[in-house]
Amino acid sequence: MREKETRITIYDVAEKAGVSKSTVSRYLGGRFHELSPKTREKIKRVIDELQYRPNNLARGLKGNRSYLIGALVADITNPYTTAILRGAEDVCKQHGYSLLICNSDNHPSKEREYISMLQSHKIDGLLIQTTGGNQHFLRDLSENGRKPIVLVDRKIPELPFDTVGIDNRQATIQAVSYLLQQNYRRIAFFTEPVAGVSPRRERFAAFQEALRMADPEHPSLTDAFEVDLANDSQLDSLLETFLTRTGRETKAILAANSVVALKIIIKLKEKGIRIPDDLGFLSFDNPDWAAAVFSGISTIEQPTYQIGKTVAELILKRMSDPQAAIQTISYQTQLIERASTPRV
Amino acid sequence: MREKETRITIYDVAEKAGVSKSTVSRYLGGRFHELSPKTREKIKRVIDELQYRPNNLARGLKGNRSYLIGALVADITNPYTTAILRGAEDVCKQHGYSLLICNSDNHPSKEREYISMLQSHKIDGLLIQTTGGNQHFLRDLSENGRKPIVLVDRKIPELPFDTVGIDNRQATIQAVSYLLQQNYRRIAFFTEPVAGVSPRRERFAAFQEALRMADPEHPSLTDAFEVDLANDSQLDSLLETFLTRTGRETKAILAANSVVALKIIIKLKEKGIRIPDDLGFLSFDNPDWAAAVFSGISTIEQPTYQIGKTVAELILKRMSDPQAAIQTISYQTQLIERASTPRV
DNA sequence: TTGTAGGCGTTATCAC
DNA sequence: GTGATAACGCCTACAA
Repeated sequence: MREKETRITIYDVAEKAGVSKSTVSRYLGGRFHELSPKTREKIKRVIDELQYRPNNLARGLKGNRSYLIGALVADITNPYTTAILRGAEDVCKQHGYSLLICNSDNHPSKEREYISMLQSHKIDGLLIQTTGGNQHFLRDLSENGRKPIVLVDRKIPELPFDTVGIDNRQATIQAVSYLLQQNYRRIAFFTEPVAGVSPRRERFAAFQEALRMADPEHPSLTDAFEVDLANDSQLDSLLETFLTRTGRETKAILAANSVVALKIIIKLKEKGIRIPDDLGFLSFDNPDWAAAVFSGISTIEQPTYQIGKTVAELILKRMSDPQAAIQTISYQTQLIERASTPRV
Repeated sequence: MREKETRITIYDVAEKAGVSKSTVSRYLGGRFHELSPKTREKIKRVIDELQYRPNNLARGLKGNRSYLIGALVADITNPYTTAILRGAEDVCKQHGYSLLICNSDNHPSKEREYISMLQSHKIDGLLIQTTGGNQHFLRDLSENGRKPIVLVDRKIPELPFDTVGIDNRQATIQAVSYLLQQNYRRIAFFTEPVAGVSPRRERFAAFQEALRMADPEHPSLTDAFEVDLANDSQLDSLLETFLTRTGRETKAILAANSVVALKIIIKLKEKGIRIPDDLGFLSFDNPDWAAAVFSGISTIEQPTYQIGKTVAELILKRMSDPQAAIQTISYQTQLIERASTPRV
């Protein structure tokens, strides 16, 4: 017994305005110079009255475009990620696009499922922080689907895609040099499992490189740890290892991202270890809690919002010019000094 | 000189499998019992070979559905929000839906623009944490568009929509009672501007109600403050007001959400005010930094992930049964005691 | 069990 | 400047 559904179509507008669908379509397409002022005015009025909204599905079917941009990220719950999405969204909105956001959860299989789903939706472009496990599918989407793909944060050199992120090597070297310069003798690097994730790999390698630059046999060359964040006791024992191993030497921890940093900090609190009295601390990313923990945690800030904007801009640009040269944009990071890394 | 685009359609599958489009369509629709095992097998093979993905736009155009669910939130950058989205996404994915996420930024005008955009995309349902300023448009979307709308977090009693959130009155009363019981004489309540936002309004009112329950003339009845987070000096002076006004009485702050809480905490750090030595502290939400600040901040936890799941489930349910009775689901909160609220 | 013939709401290509 | 008409890819009667 449900009422009839009222869908207003271009036809309704045409009829009420006393013109043909084509004419209305011209209006919708913004081709005003092809219309007489009179009809243009009339159509405008009718659209308002009827509250008509063009159907994107129909538009997309015809033009093979959806006005949708996919955003496939590892974890929407990570503040780093949301800042990027915010930037991307603002740009997209300005250009009439919406964002289809999906979480791969760092699982290649989930990522693959979503790629497939996004393909079904005929997304016009894809922003992806990839697990690295679906190169074949991405290549296919790009080549056969002819959809612009832009990688954020994580690179895949073999793939011919625009990429936006930071210079992880440089940022890490800057971080380590800074800690060294602040006179910390031992430095531990904590990261999530490096696996195939490029920023992690690059930061890990650069950590050792920076140490070697200072001293080819630097004792902390063995102080790089990969932690599984789901495994609480592992982090505990790794931390313990570092602390006992280094005895009374001056020491600091460099966390590869803010999630790792927070886990470690909570553990330190539990253990009664104080920052910076007992231990220096520096973290990648610049989460908003950094100023609130201990007397402030020093961080390496990425221009996340800007990164998101740039990604979206690259997608849009490549949509209009598929042949444009492929580029990798690396933003500079900024070291924000707070109380966690005093000179010792 | 671009290569021809390869779009694989149902027609290609049909041809290669030696059957008609309808037959393939039946396969896609999962109506296997209408197919002979042989053709079924053949179609399956061809689909795999061709890597065929049905076009959602075409599907949607015919069936007037998009397999898209809109999520219109105030701020995707807020951890409370992302936890909810995460829950909603997981449910949606399971049922073949994707999430179109948009930020209203708490601006009714932006919200309206997005509602319109989402309508164009023919979303099959809407999850909304509303600014409260677009009742007319929402009603229209619901009535004429016949799309299920579920409100999260923020209620609008006048609108006939399912709603999911917490019992703000009860949670606030519990919070205040707890602080009173811990022997704090003065309690300040800090919230973002109440305006038309229901949880803020409810918490604000319940704060005073709880105080009155304890003492009809409780001195803190005037200690409820609305702060504009963009205005740093305002927060500063409000804080100062409270601290001087209360002199040496025992006191605590109740923050209406984690964003306000963090701002206040950073201010306190700047001022050298310690928690809990100088001041007790309790916050709504349970951000992951709560355990890392001072010796831990007590919080009122909402089951955010569960809330998100429930919202999505309600949307799906109402899609299949539009006549189902409208319900409001209020989850219970949990008070998590940490070191910031000792008995004084 | 399978095939044929529309039609969903748009845009693009012709005419007029 | 405007109006028919044919797609776009899929689904759903209705036939066979």
